[in-house]
Amino acid sequence: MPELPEVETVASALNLSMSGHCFTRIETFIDVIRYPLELKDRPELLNSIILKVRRRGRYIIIELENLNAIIIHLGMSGSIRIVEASEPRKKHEHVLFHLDDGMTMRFDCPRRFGFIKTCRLAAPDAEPNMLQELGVEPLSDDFSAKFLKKQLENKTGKIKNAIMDNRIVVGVGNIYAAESLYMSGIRPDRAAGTLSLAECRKLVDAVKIILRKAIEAGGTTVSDYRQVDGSEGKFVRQLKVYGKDGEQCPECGKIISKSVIGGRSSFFCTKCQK
DNA sequence: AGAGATACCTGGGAGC
DNA sequence: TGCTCCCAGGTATCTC
Repeated sequence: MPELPEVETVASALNLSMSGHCFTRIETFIDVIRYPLELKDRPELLNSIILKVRRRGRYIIIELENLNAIIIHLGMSGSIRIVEASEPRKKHEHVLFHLDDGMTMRFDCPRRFGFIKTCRLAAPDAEPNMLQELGVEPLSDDFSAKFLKKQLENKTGKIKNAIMDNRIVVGVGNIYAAESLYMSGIRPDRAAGTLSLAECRKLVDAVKIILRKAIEAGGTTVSDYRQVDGSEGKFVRQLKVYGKDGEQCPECGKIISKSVIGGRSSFFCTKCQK
């Protein structure tokens, strides 16, 4: 399932293969994914050079020279492939973006949790309006212990929900939240406001370490996620607690617990995490 | 206002 | 084997 490392992997691969090219035709095979697709009769999206493909949070931004942008979210099961136009369309490839070099960028989304939107950019490299509410990038210096402590002040909600809240910090999903909290020794159900500055530092460091490792491994393939070349992400082998309920904690041997927090399964060690 | 619950969707796995 | 049921996930929207 695509979290930040997966989206990073996909966006940089798309940037490499599509920059300098342009879309010549967009074919849609469905009208609504999560939201209605707004890609029909949009000549402004065609024949304008693709300046770059970048990532913000879990959003992929395809920036065109004419300052139009296509924003793609992979949802939980979305993937993007670049293949020759002649290749037969797969069942869930809902949108085909034809490129001027005979290739197609294909948006595959079996569970239809993903979406594609378009917008105008105020300037090259500008933040799209719809993404301005997003929090800081976890791998940037903006995501610091001091920053996190400030954000968590007086919060009574659970810390796991807080670090998955993309208005605070983007790109930390259920898997990496579980792993980061385990690494930093903090229970996912702790009230966010009770974390000390030292604990915030441990958590911030853990998030950065986990995300960097996951990017190196090409993401985490639990079920659907694939890299642009179709291969699996290898971070799944490094998971310590996610999906490991009933197994022993790799540190202390205690059985890993599972509970539902914020409507999502959460995994933690009651001995190592306080 | 802040926090929690829920809808959205479908493939895959578990259980019978 | 084949059926049904439940679960996974991020985001928007609703309710309390």
